[in-house]
Amino acid sequence: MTPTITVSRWLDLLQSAGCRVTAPRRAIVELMVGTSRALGPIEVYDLGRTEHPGLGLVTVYRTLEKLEELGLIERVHLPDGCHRYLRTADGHQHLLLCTTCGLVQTFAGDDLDPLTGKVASDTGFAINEHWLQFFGTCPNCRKPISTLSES
Amino acid sequence: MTPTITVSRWLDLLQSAGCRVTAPRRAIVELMVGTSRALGPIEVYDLGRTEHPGLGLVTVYRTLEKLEELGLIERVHLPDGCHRYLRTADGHQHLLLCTTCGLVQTFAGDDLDPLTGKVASDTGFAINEHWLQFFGTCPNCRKPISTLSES
DNA sequence: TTGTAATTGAAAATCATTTTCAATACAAGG
DNA sequence: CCTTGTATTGAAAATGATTTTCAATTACAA
Ligand SMILES: [Mn+2]
Ligand SMILES: [Mn+2]
Ligand SMILES: [Zn+2]
Ligand SMILES: [Zn+2]
Repeated sequence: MTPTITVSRWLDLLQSAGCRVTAPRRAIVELMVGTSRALGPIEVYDLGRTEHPGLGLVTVYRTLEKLEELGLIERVHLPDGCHRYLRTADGHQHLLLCTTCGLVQTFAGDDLDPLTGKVASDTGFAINEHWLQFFGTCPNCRKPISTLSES
Repeated sequence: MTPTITVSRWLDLLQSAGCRVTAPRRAIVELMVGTSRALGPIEVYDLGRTEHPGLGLVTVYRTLEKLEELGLIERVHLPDGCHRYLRTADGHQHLLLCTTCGLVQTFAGDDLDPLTGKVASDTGFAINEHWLQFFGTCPNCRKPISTLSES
C-alpha cells in the first residue's frame, strides 16, 4: 500500500471513529505513516510544524493518543525510554532497531513456542505474551566513512 | 548466595566504587536485594521508610542511579513504562513477569542465534543485542478464588 | 580524635504531560 | 451554498516526576 493510500486509510479510520479530519491531524498522520523511525512527542511537534506551522504540542499528545487507541501506532520500548511511537506492523512482527540512526525494520518468523512451553512448565506460569526485539547497526550505518559519499 | 551475603556484597561493591555506606543506602540495598518485583522510586521510598524513616525521595533516586551504574540493578520495561528497577540476574537471562501481581522470574535457554542469523542476512543489519521477555500469570495468581484461603 | 570530602533531605528548579478554557473550524443538514 | 452544533485547537495554567541547589550532617581515612 502506497504511503498516500495509507494516509487516507488512517484518516478514514479516524473519521469512522467519530473524529474530524483536521489539518493538524493530517500533518501528524502523514508524518507517522511516512517515517521508519520511532518518534517522540517533541520530534513529532518539530517535524509536524514544517507541514502545519501553527501545530501545538498539546495536539500532538492528543493525536498520538488517539492513533494509539486505534492501534495504528504503538509505543516502542528502547534502552533510553518508551516515549516514542511507530506505526504498527501487520500481523505478528517484531522490531529490529538500528542503534546508530534509529531506523526500524520488522521481522517475523520467530518460533518461541517450544521455549515458551518449557518455561511455562518449569515455572508454573501461564504465558500469554512475549516481547522480542533485536538491536544492531543498519546497512547504511555500517558503511565505513570512506564510502559515505557514494551513497 | 543468601540475601544477607548479597547485601554485604553490594555494600562492599559500593564502597569499592568510592561510595560511603550509609543508613539510607543500606535500607535501599536491602530492599532491592530482597524483592522479586520491579520497584519504582516511590515504592522504594515508601518501603524504605519503614526501615529508615527519615529517607528522602532524592536519596532514592540517587541510590538507584548508582546501583544501576554498578550493574547491580536494571530498569525493567513494562507495558506501562520503564521506571521500575530490579536486581540484575547472573549471566544471560530473560524476564518472565506476572501481569497480575508483578512477580518477576528469570529464565535462560533461549537460542535465538539461528533467527538472529537469518534476520541479519535478510536485512543486512549487524545484530548485536536482543531483548526477550515473557508475560503471563504466576502460579499463585492462577489459583481460583475458592482456594485462595488455603495458600 | 580530627579533618575533610561525600552524603543527606528540604526546597526550588526544571522538564514532560495533562487539564482548562475561550476561540475556531469541521461536517451534517437544510 | 449557508447555518448550526459540536469536536478540536492552541495558549496558559496545573500537575507530576525528576533534577539541581545548598546548608547541615556524617562516614571514614589518617
Ligand atoms: Mn513472536
Ligand atoms: Mn537471550
Ligand atoms: Zn542506522
Ligand atoms: Zn502473580
